[in-house]
Amino acid sequence: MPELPEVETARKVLENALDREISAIDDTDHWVCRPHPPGEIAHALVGGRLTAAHRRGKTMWCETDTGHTLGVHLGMGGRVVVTNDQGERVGGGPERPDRQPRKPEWNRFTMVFADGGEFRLFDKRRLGRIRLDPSLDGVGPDAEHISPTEFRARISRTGTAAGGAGGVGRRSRTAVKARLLDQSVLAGVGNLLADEALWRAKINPAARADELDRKDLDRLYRNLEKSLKSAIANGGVHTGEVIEHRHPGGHCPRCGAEMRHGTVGGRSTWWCSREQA
DNA sequence: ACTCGTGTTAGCTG
DNA sequence: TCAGCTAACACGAG
Repeated sequence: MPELPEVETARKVLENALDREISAIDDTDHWVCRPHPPGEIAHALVGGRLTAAHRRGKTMWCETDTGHTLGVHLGMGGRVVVTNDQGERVGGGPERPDRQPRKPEWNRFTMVFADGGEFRLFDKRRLGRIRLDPSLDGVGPDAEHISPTEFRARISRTGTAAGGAGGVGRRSRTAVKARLLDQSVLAGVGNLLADEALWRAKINPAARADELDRKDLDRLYRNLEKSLKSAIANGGVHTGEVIEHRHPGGHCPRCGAEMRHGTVGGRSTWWCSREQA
């Protein structure tokens, strides 16, 4: 589930874990906690406190008073749960009835607080990640806060060795959707959000990034921001206007033409056969 | 039984 | 050296 809007929700949940003494940590899931051997994260953080919860794109990290930071990534389906001293969930609103149950065996990381509450990462597929002192070098500017000028530059131009991810190098011949999905170009856009923004902007996902003109790029920017705001306000990217039509036999909710399906940038992609031809 | 997937990344290729 | 693609990761859902 998680793209930028869902991760922002998770970050707010994580704020309920701040300023509480850490009394124990279960970091024994070697896959989710890689490359740290079991006990390493616990050794670094037990006795300290989390002091702030940050997010850039889909990457979250907590500051602590131990000299370390704690990186939290939800992967494809991770969920953050924080409980109070009564064991009750805090933050994140009421449980959604349609949501999958959180089986205990999907709990991949547990931080126990001295007050009896916990912070846990649930992730059935184990594609999420908990990491000590993560580097943010490969993470581009947050999609929600990037300026239109920087957006145009980074989508249509590659980076250089010195410049990092994008915006200052050669024209990028790759598909515009692949640029949107590249977290070093722009952080936070996932597969569904990319399809939604491109559909709203009426741009073919496979169009070469460097062949979009300024008008196209500005329209894409505006529609990406609208898609993001709408997803944050409505509770997730799955609430996008075109998302429910991403299936065989689906039709464009604007013009009624058939939706087409293919692979762009290595990901399953749906677009309107008429408006995004 | 078999394929796919709302994400990331190591490793390969040109 | 670097942009860009693919497989791998793990496991439930269709």
